[in-house]
Amino acid sequence: MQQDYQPKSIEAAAQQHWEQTQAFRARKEAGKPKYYCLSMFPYPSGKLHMGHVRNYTIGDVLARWHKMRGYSVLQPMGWDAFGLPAENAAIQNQVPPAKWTDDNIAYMKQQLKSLGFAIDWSRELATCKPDYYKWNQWLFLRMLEKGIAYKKTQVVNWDPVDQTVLANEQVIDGRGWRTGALVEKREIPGYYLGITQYAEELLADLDKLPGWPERVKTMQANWIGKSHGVRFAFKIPDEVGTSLPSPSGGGIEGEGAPSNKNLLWVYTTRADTIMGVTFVAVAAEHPLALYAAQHNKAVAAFVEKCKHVSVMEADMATMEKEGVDTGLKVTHPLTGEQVPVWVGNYVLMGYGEGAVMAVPAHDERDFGFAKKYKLPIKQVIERSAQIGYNKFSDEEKQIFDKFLGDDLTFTADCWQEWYGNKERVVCVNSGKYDGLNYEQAVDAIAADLAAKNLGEKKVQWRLRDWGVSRQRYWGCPIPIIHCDSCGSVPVPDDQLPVKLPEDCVPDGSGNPLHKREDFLNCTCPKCGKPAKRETDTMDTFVDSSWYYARYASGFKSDAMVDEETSYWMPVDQYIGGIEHAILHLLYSRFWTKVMRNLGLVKYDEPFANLLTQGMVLNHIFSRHTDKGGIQYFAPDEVIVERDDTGRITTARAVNDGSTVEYQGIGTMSKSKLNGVDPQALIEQYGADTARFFMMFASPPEQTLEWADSGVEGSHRFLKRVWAFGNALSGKAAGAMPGKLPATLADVRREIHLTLKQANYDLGKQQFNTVASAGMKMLNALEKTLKDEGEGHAAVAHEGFSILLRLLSPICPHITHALWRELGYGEDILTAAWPEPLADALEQDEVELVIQVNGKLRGSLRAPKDADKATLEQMALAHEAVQKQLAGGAAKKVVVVPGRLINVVI
RNA sequence: GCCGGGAUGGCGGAAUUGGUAGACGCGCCGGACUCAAAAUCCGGUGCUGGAGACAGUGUGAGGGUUCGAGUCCCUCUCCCGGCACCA
Repeated sequence: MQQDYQPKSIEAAAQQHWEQTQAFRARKEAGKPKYYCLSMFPYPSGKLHMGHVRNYTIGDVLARWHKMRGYSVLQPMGWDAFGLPAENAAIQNQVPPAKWTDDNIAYMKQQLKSLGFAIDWSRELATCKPDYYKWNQWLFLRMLEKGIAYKKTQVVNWDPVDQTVLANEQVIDGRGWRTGALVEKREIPGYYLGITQYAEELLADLDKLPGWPERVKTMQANWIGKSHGVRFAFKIPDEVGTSLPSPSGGGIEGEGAPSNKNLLWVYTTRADTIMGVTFVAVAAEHPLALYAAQHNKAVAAFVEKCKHVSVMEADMATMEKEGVDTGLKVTHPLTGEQVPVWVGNYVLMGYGEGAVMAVPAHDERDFGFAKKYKLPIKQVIERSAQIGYNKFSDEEKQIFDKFLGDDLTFTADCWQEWYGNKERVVCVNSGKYDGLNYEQAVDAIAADLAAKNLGEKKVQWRLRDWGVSRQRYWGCPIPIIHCDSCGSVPVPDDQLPVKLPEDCVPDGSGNPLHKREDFLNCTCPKCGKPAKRETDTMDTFVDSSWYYARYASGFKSDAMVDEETSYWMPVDQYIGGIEHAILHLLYSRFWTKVMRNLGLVKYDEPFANLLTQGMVLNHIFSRHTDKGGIQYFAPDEVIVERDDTGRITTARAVNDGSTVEYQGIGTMSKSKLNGVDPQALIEQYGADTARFFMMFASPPEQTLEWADSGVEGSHRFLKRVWAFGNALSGKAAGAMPGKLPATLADVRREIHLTLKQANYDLGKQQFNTVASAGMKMLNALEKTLKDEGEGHAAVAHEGFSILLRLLSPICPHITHALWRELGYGEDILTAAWPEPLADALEQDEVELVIQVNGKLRGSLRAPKDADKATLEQMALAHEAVQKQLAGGAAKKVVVVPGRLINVVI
């Protein structure tokens, strides 16, 4: 046995053992429950980062823990291998993306292996391989047949840096999710997947996911965005209606044109205010706006302006509300009044009908607009009974009754009162609807509209269909052939996969597939004439929408998934970053439901439990440069000075001693130079230390603050574990005596008590306290080696074997080695998970806390089975209680057996 | 604005779900070993007062329930995350 702890050789030996025994091959095992543990697969960017290490360690702890508890475990790994970084790297280094990707995979795989993860590598997959993406294409064709996939030309989000279209989900604050570039709008044809057809189910089934974090479910629910309202129409004069142009483009993934040209459809959630409509506002892209633009120069100019100004989604929210009168009038469906139509820059073409009814008295935006353009304002609801209207000043009341002058102000509080309380308002000035509350008014109004065939209640969704066409090379080809005579023709199944040429070297000027004649040219499957292939590739989120099901199946070449999938799926525990709360997780849920409806799988939801791990943070140091820029310093390039309390006060650069500002902590990032390379960590301390620190520093869902001293502390602990094993290895355990000396009984009790708590914490997935339980056990165990009492070796061996097993999911290598060295068994993986023993927990005397009026005043030891009356007497006799009583009597005594006695005086 | 989650020593974080607040670790202080340093080991460490036993005080702020509140209820402040001209 090694004298000192040398992780390198220990870890290599353990990993070799696992490889030889094929320890992590997932198999159906009769009589065992299954456990499918999955971490989000990485993009092969080059090397692992700390986020990966944290993610996969969490997964590995769960997988190993379940394995030892008798589960049949599947923990696979693969590569999300299509995507833009490969193309960018290709442009920079003049290598084909395929080569770059394969090299990265090879390196990162070796890194993962060196961390000792219990992965079944026989199920490894990479999404850029034809045997995988063939099934993307195959399912896409099925969706095409079912009308779930379809083609349309629309205004889309365009990322000018990546030169591709982005789906709505992939635009964050008006910027591309990957590049951070400001997104532009472009009108481009592309393929869409009808995720909106599944909106209702995607929302409802969130309730079937009790194992998901609440916030992820809320984010998805918000994104799907269900709202209840009324869709209704204003009549457009016949001469206008018949000459309306078809909508060009429309909004992003919008719902297209109104069905009847003589009707102007709008959607509202506040139908109770319909009698207060004083104008209608339409989006600049709305057919009515385009029609008006043909006849009115001012409208034309405004429409043109909107096209160019509203490029950035981020600015939309803060933009000044502007508009222009079209001069057109439409007829109110209930009052028959003529209502002016305005074009408003605040109306979104992509949501609802691209047109809204405007009720300035009860909507803040409409109010601002009406005030600006001096449009009439008509009050039609009142906060119920006396508390509403009368609360406002005379000046404020005027607002609802007449035209507004510029001098009038309207306070924000006022809006709160009126707009925020739709449940507590009643209709006024609304004819037959007067006195009805919100619900009654909506029902009555919807019924009246329906009777005239001019409207009905409608559920509206925020979710849009998923645009999957990407104008990029390194992705899964969309299996379509364009024929001059037949149009867009699906590639027949027997011609799948449409293979992506792997030897292209992109030069940065568009999609290199356009120059690949051998890829482009083909024959039309319908008529046999020469035709061209589609060069767009699929969004890479398609690739990751079903990989978990492929892992779980037998990798058949003639089927997307097979029978085995039903055995392993759904994933019992999915682990990944919160950044995928909407994108990947929503797409995967949708894809699963499509596969289910096609009869491919039987489950409704792919991920039964979800753990979103926190990010890894580190200190940030920077200083302003002379030129006004910011220069960052890596944490190991600065020397930190602290005050008496340990707070960082100043920092100096190592190289020249100049002052550097401490910016606090933030996520590890390349630009801020505060990343820590896992490889360096593994080389210096070993994988077990890295794993232990990751688990110990913070609970999995929380952010983890990097601390070199913490890593050293973890390493110190493992060295102590090794040293203890060393000291114990020569000692025979001997039999456990029936009756241990008190000090040893206490140690043994502490071990089992700690184990009990640790097992509870594992169930909560709170691994930081499991790691600390290991430390506690060692602290207790170290006492046994100084104790010569009868049975001290027995207690030490029993305790150490518990400690090793408890720690093995976190530090599999050192525990593997010690388990063998001490002769506890051949393989710790096959050892039974430790459970606390009742006889170890038992004690003759218990310590009870004594409180007076809830304040701690002392403690006493009492026989474990002492009854309440005895305990009460003992407490009252206690000197601390006597002192507090000062001769008086206790009012009441509360006895909590096994815990405390509270004397009330 | 709406939704979700937080706030505990110098720091990361515990608290058996209403029962000894601060486990475990880091840092710091003291000691042992050493010519010395590192490493290692031992002891101490919420704050205030006291040499000390001990006393007071203490989980963002204020109130409430309770024998007893970090934990439950009400009001408020601040922080983090998501969504947002969605009609």
